Amino acid sequence: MVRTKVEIKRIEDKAKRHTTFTKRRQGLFKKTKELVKRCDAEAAVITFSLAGNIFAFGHPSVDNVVNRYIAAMSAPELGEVVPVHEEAEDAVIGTNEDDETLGLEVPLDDMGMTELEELDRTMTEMKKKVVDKIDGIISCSKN
Amino acid sequence: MVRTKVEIKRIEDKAKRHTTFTKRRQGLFKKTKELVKRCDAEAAVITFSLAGNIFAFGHPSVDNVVNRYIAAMSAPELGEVVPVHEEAEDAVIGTNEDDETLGLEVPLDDMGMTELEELDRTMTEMKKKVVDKIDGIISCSKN
DNA sequence: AGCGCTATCTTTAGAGA
DNA sequence: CTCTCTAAAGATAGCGC
Repeated sequence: MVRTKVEIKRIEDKAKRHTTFTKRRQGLFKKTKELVKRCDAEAAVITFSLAGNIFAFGHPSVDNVVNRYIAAMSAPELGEVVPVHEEAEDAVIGTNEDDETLGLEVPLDDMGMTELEELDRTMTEMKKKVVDKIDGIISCSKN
Repeated sequence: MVRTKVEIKRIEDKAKRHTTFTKRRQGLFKKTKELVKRCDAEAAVITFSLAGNIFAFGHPSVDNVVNRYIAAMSAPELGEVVPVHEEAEDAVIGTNEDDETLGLEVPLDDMGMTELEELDRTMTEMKKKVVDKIDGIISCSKN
């Protein structure tokens, strides 16, 4: 957006699109860092380029935020349907933090890495189905 | 950052901090939308305010991006250690897309919502442990 | 709490190296 | 591909309402 007011629409030229993607991704990460620093919040940004490359940034870590998000999404038993809006309506999660990581003991140490990976894929698939079920309840803007 | 160049550090005043959080979160979501539109990419932003409120935005959906992220992170069997950097070095995931959602059939339909939720919590906990193991391999900037 | 304003800082498209 | 430069568009802190 400079010399001419750029339209916010898909860039057709592949090279240009990638250049813009790189620039804007860096800007997005910077903004996220500033938000985290100035507001003492937790945040994560995950991006996939069309080429399939993954870029992520998060504080305290991407995984931490993602896990917290998943926990919040998949915890309707807390008695609170969590609305997630792009425009950010107030979504109180109640006592979610306490519940996030119970001292659940699963026989994880008895498994090797191969089994872990297989289990992980199974979990990912199931998680997807669970999330799909919940998807109908919460409203989540796509654009 | 206006009249005087603002320092990017924690805002001590609670009300001010929340105001800034709201404004910058909106800006972050806008930037994400523009990135998605202009570069035809997939992206998700997840933020937690100090109060514990969750705000998320994603295209095609937050869950879609999160699941793809988890799949990429927990799929070292693809033979590629995926570096995730805040400064976004090229991280090729190989043929990841194909592997993302296999036609895995788990007995999910036989379960009720209560069981689903319990299973979900168990999965979340295990996922955390798996991710922690992988955490030592990949480098993921925290700030 | 939220919205409008706006001076001033930041981001970035486009071009060049 | 990566880097720099630059001017125009965009974001936003501090206000007032």
